[in-house]
Parts: sequence; C-alpha cells; structure tokens
Amino acid sequence: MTPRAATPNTTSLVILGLVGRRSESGYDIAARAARSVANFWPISRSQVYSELARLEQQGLIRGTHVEQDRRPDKRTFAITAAGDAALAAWVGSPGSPGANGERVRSEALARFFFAGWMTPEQRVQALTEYRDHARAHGEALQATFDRLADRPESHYGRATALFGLMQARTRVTWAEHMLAVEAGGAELGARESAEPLGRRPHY
Amino acid sequence: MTPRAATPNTTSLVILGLVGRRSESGYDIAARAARSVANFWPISRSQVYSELARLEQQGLIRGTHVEQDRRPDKRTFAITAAGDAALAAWVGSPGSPGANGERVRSEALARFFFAGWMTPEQRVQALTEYRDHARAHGEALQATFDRLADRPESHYGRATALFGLMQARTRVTWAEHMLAVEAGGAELGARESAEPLGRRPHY
DNA sequence: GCATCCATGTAATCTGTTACATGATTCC
DNA sequence: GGAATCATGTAACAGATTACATGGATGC
Repeated sequence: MTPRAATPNTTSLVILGLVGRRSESGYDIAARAARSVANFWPISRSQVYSELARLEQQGLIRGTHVEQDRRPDKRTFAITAAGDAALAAWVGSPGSPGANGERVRSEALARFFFAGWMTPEQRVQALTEYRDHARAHGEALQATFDRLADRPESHYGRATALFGLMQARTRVTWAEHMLAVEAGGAELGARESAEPLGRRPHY
Repeated sequence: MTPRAATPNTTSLVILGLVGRRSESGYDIAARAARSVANFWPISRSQVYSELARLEQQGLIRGTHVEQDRRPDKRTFAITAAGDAALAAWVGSPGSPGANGERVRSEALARFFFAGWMTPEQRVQALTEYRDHARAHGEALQATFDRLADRPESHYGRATALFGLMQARTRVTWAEHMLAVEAGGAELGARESAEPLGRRPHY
C-alpha cells in the first residue's frame, strides 16, 4: 500500500519542487520561494515549516541535521525517489479541472471597480500609485530576468519571470490608459488614441 | 461610540459595494459577484451569506424580508448611510500598505516553473492548454466589455473588464512565445523574433 | 421523471497569515 | 549598544472552500 497522497496540495508540491531543485533548510527554502515562485504562488515562512514536516512524514523528502558553529544548527531536506516521482506526476499531469485558472486577489482593482465613489482626484491618485507600484514590480522582475540570462538550468524560472514581467507591463499600460481616459484624452479601450494599448514593450 | 469596524475586511467591503450598487438578495449578489468582481476578488456563495450577516449586524446594510409566491421568499439588502460612508472611506482611502500588490495563485505557472521535470511533449501540451484557456477567458471578458459599452453607469466595471481582458491577452502572448521557444523558433524574451511579444492586440 | 433554478443557510475542514518565543552571531 | 541575519518552530486566528441539508417551481 503506497503511503496515501491525501489529496495533494499545491503549496506542498511547490515546496517539494523547490527541495527537488536544491537541498536546503526550511529557512532557505522560504527565502528562495519569496524570490522565485512568490509571484504566482506565495508561501509564508511558517507554512514552509509545516509543509516540510508533512512532506517528510509522507516520505517524499528526508531531513538531515546539520551542525554548524558560529550559526545555529539547521536541518536540510533532500527529495527522495518517491518525492521525485510525485513531483514528476504533478508537474506532468494533464489538465486537471481548474488547473489553468488563476486566482487573483487585487485590492486595488476591487476598489477601482467602485471608483464611482471616488472623487476625480482620488481616481488619479489611485491609478498613479497603482501604475508606479506595477512599474517597480516590473523592473524588479526585469532584473531577475536579466540575471538569469546565463543560467540555462534556470530556463523555466526565467520564463515565469518573463511572465510576471509582461503582466506587470500590462498593468502599467492599463493604468496609463485609464489615466488618459480620466483626463478626457482617450476612450475606454479605443486603440486609435495615442499609444493607449498595444504599446510595444522591450524586454 | 461607533460600532467598531473590527479591521475592515476586503471581501466584506466588496460585498458592501455590490449592495451599494443595487439592493439584492444574497443569492443574486453571489451571482453578480461571479460575473463581475470574480476576476480580481473571487467570493464564494456561502461567504456572501456570512458577510451579509456581519454587515447587517454592523449596521452597514439593512435586510428586508420579501415574500414571493411561485418562488421562495428572500431577503434583500440595502446599504445604509453608515454603509455608504464606510464604502466611500475604503474606496477613496490613500494607498494603505500592500493595497497595490496583487496576490496571484496560478497552479499552471507553478507547475511550469518546474517544467524541467516535464517531457517536451508535456510542455507543449501544458502551454497549449494554458493558451486556450486564457484565450477563452479573454473572449468572455471581451463579450462583457462590449456588452457594457452603452452603460455609462458601469464605466468602472467595464474598465476592470478591460484590465482582465488585457491580462488574458498577455497570457496568450506569453504562452505562444513559450511555444515558439520550445519549438526552437525563438529565444526567451527576444523581441526580434516573429511577433513574440508586444503584438498589437485590438480590443 | 429528472435536471435546473431559486433561495438560504450550517458544518466541517483546510489554508494561510500574523504574532509570539528563543537565542547566538555578525555588522555598523 | 543595537539592528539585522540565521534558524526553528508554535499558537491563535482569519479567511475561504466544499459538502450537506432543504424544498418548491419550472422546463424538457
């Protein structure tokens, strides 16, 4: 009897994948998750610890106590053969229902949906802040993307960074378009106004 | 002493906003949420009921029993003056920390991050499914966007639909670019390849 | 006769965040 | 001396999903 997968949870599998890429401590995995998958699958530090414990108990990873001096001791985790199989099964699994949908939570958009309650100045402020935030985020991802250029082993990580980068650019474009609409210089969604949409970005 | 807001919750405020737009039953609000805000702030039906109860108890909305024959009775909710003030305060509030960040959860992207565990065929399949899903989603939003063209009162709802539409197009573009990369016809992020990025969409 | 829509809610469970607790070391 | 980094974990709670339960009306 195989050790019962108990409805595999995506967060758990992502952590399994990170361990599969490199054997590290919970602390390091959490830090790496924040630098990489956080853009499409955020994981809090405390959850890393609990999921690591669960994965170990399922036999998908194995922890080793590592003594250090001048630093606190730590436990590093390595993927097992069973873990590797479970990971490959998940990664290569055919489209399970809902697997292609993104679940987005954007407070800024939610608020903007009700922008009829805002004053015109508040709208401009909200859009400007949103655009600046998206721009900063895009620039951070651009840096990541560039940094990974000469690391072929991070090819797919780089591909997901490109994804985030493109999305961030789209957000900037949308916010700028909305600012133009607010200013009376464009019509919603119209493509004939000055560079409203489809602006050619360079990555 | 005002009835203590107890750290306003975004889901709650979104529901308050929906009630503010139109007085409806919990059932109808859930349905409307699924058609409108679900793209950037999904809310499950059962949560609508519990949040409505909470909002009523806070005095931000007021419920009225409505008898119907040939249909089960229902309770419709209307926003109160206090609710309107709370809504305006939230909607027009200056950028609270983290208010501009989106929290995205995409299982497809998470999986693709580990695409090194896939076979080339699996990669193509995953990307194709993802692209088709994004395309269908974009088309649905395009329909919404078009439908709202002559409803000035839904201007900002239409603006958020445009947002979703642009994002969906970007996802399609990314997936197609990745397919080209997989096929060996393009380099990751290169803009000189045949229409990889920055393709001019028409809304 | 069966599925679907209308309509409301509860219960169980899971997921996820934040705060708390501890303690050495290193850098400024 | 004080802040930050390394390192692990627990506990409390908030947020959210799914399944369960009920029942009439309508449409095929």
